Formats: sequence, C-alpha cells, structure tokens
Amino acid sequence: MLQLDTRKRTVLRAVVEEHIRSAEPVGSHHAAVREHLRVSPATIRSEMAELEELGLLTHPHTSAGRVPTDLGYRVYVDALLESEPLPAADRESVRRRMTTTAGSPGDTAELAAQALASVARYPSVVVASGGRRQFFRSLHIVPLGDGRALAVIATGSGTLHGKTMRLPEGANASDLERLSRAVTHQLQGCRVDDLSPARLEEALREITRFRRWFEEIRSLVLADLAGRMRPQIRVEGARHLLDEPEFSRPERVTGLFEVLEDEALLAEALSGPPTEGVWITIGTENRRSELQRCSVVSAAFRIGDGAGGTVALFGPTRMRYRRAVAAVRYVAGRLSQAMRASF
Amino acid sequence: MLQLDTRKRTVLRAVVEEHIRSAEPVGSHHAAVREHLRVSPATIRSEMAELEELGLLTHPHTSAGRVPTDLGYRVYVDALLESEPLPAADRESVRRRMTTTAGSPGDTAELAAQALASVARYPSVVVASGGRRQFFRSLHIVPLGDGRALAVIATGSGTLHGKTMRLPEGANASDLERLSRAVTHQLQGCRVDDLSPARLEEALREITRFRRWFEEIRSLVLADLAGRMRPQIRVEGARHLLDEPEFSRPERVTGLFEVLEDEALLAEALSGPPTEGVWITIGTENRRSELQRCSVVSAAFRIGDGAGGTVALFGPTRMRYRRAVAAVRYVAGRLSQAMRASF
DNA sequence: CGCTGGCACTCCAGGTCTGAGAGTGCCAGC
DNA sequence: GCTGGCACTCTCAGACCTGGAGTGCCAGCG
Repeated sequence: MLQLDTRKRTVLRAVVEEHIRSAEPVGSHHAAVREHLRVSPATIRSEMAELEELGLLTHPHTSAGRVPTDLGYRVYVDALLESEPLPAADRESVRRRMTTTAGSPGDTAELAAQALASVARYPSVVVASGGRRQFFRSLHIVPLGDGRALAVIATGSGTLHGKTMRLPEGANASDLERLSRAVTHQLQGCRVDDLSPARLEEALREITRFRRWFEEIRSLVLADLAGRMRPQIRVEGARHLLDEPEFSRPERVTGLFEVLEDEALLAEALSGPPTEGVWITIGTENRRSELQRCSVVSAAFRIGDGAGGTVALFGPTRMRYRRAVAAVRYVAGRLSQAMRASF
Repeated sequence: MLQLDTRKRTVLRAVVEEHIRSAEPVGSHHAAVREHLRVSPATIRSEMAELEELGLLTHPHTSAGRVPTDLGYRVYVDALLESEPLPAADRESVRRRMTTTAGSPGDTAELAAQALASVARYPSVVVASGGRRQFFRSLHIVPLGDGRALAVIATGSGTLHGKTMRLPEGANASDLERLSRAVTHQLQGCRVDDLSPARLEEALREITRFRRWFEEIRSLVLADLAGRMRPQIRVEGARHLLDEPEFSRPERVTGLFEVLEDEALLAEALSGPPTEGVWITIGTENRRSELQRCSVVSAAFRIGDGAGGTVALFGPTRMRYRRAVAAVRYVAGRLSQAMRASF
C-alpha cells in the first residue's frame, strides 16, 4: 500500500484527528498540525497538496482547509491509529450495565447495545445470531394436569424454548416420558439449522407409536424453536447521530435511520468478513447508498458452541475511531463472557 | 366546556385540518375555501380573532395566518374529530405483519409496533406489561442426565421461563418430582408480583426436606422469572419524526429521541389514565419538557388474566389525529387477539 | 346588525451586496 | 528544502431591499 514518509504521516494524522475533534476543515497553520512539526505553514501546505494529490485529503473549496477523504481515513485507520484500552470508568460502566440479571439472548444483546451506545455516544447494534448453529439437546414433555402439557426443548447453550400443548386422549405420564426420550434420542446433537421438515420427518418416523402426536411435535420444533432461534438484533442510541454536525440536516440522516430500523438492511451492512479483530468500513466502502457518509466499526464475538454475533457502532466517517474501536472490542469481549456464563 | 357556535366550530376545524395538512399557518382565505363557506375572508378573520381571544388559535406574528394552540387541538380532538375506521389496505397490512409466527410477548410487541409505525408513519411504542400480574402455574424440574436439570416455570398465560441448574449430590428423579410438586402446590395461583423474597421464604418453609435447594429455587423464581416478566417495550419507526418539518432542526427532536430510547421515560409518558378508549395527550399536557411539542395517542389493551399493555404513537402536536386514532385503536384490538391466541 | 370590499400596515422570506476573515498557491530568497 | 510575503479565492455574516401574504379596521350596504 501507499508509502508515506514520516512527515506526511504526521500531517495526515494531525489533519484527521483535528478534523475529528472540530468537524471543521483543517488549515495549514493550525496549532494541531504545527504542534509536533517545527516547520512553517507554507511547508505544511505543500505536504497537504501532495497528500491531496495522493487522494488522501480534499478541499471543500479553493480557500478552505483540508478534510480527509474516505481513503485518507482508511490509511489513518490502517496505519496511524494506535489502539488504546477503554478508559477504566467506561469499562466499569459497561460491566455494571451488562451484569443486570441476564435473561434471554435478546435481553443480553439489548443490555450490551445500551452499554456500548452509552460509552461510545454513537448508535450501536448488537446482533445475537440466535441459536441456529446451536444443537438440539433434549425435549421434555411435562404434564400440567389439566389435559395439557408443557413441551420444552433445551439447546446446547442451555436456553429453553417451549409452549403448552394439548394432550391427545388417554395419554399418561409414562407415555410422555417415553416420547420425550425417543425424540431426544433421535434429534440429540442436530444443529437447529438442520431441522428441516424432511429431516424431522425422518427422525420421527421410527417412533410409530406416537404417530398421532407428530403434528404437535413438528410444529413445536419447526415453527416455535426455529422461530425463536432467529437472530436477535438490538439497536440503541440512534439519537446520538443527531449530535453530529454532518447529520444536522434531516435529509442527511433519514436514510441512515432507515438502515438502523430495518433488520434486513442492518444484517447486510454488517455482513463483512467474519474476522477475529475489529472491522471498519468507511464511507463509500459500504455498498448501500444510505451508508456512504458513514463508517461502521464492528467486531464478531463467538461462544463455545457456535452461537455468536456481531457488535457494531455506526457513525459519520468523521468518527472517533480510536474510542469506537476500544469500545467495540471491549463490549464484544464482555459479551462472549456474559453469554458463556449463561450456560 | 367551551360552547362554540357552528360557524366557529367549522372555522376551527378548517384551521386545524388545513394546518395538519400543510404545516403552515392558515390564512383566512384558505380556511374559507377549504370549508366552502359562503362568507368572505373578512368574516372569517373576525371569527378567527374571536377564536384567538378564546385561546384556541394563535399568531406566529402580526401578519401570518392562524395556528392552533394546544387548547385548540384539544377542542378539535374532543369535539370535532369524527372517528373513521382504518382503511382496508392498512388493516390488511397490520394483519399480515402481525401474524408472522408469534413468539415471546416481546416479539409480538415488536411486530405490533412495526405494523403500527408503518401504517401511521409515526414512531410507535408498544408496552407489553410483562406478566407481573400473571399467576404462577407450576414449577417442573426435569433431569437432563449429566448432573444438571432443567427448571421450568409456567405462568397463567402459558409462557415458560426456566434455566438449567446443577443438581445437589444424590438427587434422584423422584426427589425432583416431589420437589416440583411441592413448590407448585405452594405457589400456584400467586401473582408474580407478589413473589417477594419474604413471601417465597414462607412458601418454601414447609418443604424442609429440600432445604438445601432453597437458594437455587429462590434465585430461579425471583431473579430469573421476575426479571423476564418485566415489561417489554418496543419502539419502532422513530425515523418518521425526521419527516416532520417541526423536527427538522435537530435541537427540536433530540429530547424526544431521548424519551423514545429510555424505557423509564417512556413508561412515565404513557402512564395516563388506564382507560378503555383511545387516550390523547397534547403538547404541554405532557409533563416532561421534551414532550411539550408532541402529542401522544395511546390505547390500553388487556387480555384474560390481567396481562396487557399499551399501544401508542408519538407525533408533533400537528399530528394526523384521525389516522393515528384509527391505527392505534385497530392495532390495540389485534394485539388483544394475538396475545389471547398465544395461550 | 352582520357581512363585505377596500385599504393601510406589518412582518417574513428571499434576494443582492459588501467586507472581513481564513486559507490557499506560488515564488523569490535564504 | 524551507520560509515569509503576496495576490487571489471563496465563504460567511450582516445590512439592505423588495414582493407577497396576511392582518385589523372601517365605512358602506343589504
């Protein structure tokens, strides 16, 4: 990639960081630029002109200061951004918010998203990719005593899914017990993903004795379980976008809000390479036109049995990347722990 | 309340409806044209002056048209707003969106909120007041076979809550069976609300045999169940606010977003009289300063066993009340049905 | 007596103009 | 290669003007 000499790197970093701070074009004799370099504004100007030549900076108009291009941010993020840990106070804040009585994956995701938005002051998205990759552990059918029963499926991660069902005439406790055991035996270890109607039909074929319950079990497993296992997406702190000067005009922000409120669009925007580290998409690197003025900082998290998800922050391309990266990384880490703990 | 003669009512209605449509102050000429009044603008002007005297209209400045005051909207809503049914296409749209595989109360609330926001084109809030008013139905502890067990609580509405627990040494299936039955017997019929630590302690005192499991059960019932039973709030379509001219300046809308993203503030804003009908709060009738430029159209819904919630739309005081009322009423109705059906 | 058209008045929205300020590019000199 | 100087450009904010929309008031009319 681009090779920049030390001074150009310093100038680029200064322009990016000062612009992130002030939201204004950065002039050549700005204090921030001159701080570390003992050279005159005229020298800086020629450096800036060359950085512009390279496509890293640009000009709103002839006599304005410089603003980073998307490519400029890209170089900054890849080569100039030294990572920092999240400040202790923020770590504490995240930890406190996330340890409130963990509930369903959706609740955990919601808490994480709130914590992230609150420390980063950007809209946050947490996708808990459900349990489609989890495995079926057991089915238990428990009589409730009034001709109805409770059917409960446990999955690998220990989450439960179930509903009440009406029992066929003449069913007794030991029937239920045997049916539960048979279905558990047949399906144990299957990934929820693989529980297609055909697969299920085959698995249940053996259990001819309980043929008449087939429909009940089938709907429980397919509709109910698969339905609840779909990815949970939580968005929090969208309001922070309104604090950013680039989004002060509504027409600039409305498209972005549409993405944040549409699960399908979000999923698409976050379908970057599933990496271990923090992934950043800048401005026009995003496919959708609504996101071309935005950056997305995201990180995947993964827990033992294949469930996992994504943590992300949305902001203007003029985003506080350092802080955003630290926050996303920390929350992704906590989230892995929290989800592991809820086994 | 205020008695207005027919012509004043007509003029007030014309001003309100035209202002809702155009978002501009309404001049005497427009009002006359709109209502096909066979009087001259000068006459309308004197009527308007009197309506202003009464506090129903106001003037942005000397030579502008009239705009309704909060009181003006109040009179309009109470006395001049004839209700209409939701258009068939919108009813169909709501029905289609809400019949997607019903899941947890939170999911149902989310679908309802999405449907409502989409037909009304305003931010919607659906509060499913959890099950704190539901009653405890049964506890079942089911062995999983590896020294762990599944503890499941069923409530009156048929929803399940549970988690895996580690079994004490030497527990056998019949112990579990007996413990389950004992706890069920003790707590059956209690409202989840009433399951305070003290109440629980007392209920479990009898079961001395299982003393050593007390903590496990206690944490399951109190932390887990009560935690998951807390009200579910879903907000959808906040982006629609940005389409409203009164919210084009960010400083006007940022406070409102804070309310929409804060469950406590939302709960406060929606804590109006729990009525059967549609409830409207206009502008300064709202307590919180963030909502003084907004109106809230809400309706309660209730299902068999005391669970229920609230459906609401947020908008500018210049809201399309007729449509909002129709949408809120219809969605509240569907929601009652959907929740009853998920028994 | 209520309604009406006419009229003077007010105020805003939007346009042009201007000067100050910030920043640039270029260049000659060190 | 760096620097200060200089001419140039462009924006932004304020001042000023004007057209238009709307009002309030009033005298006259049915």
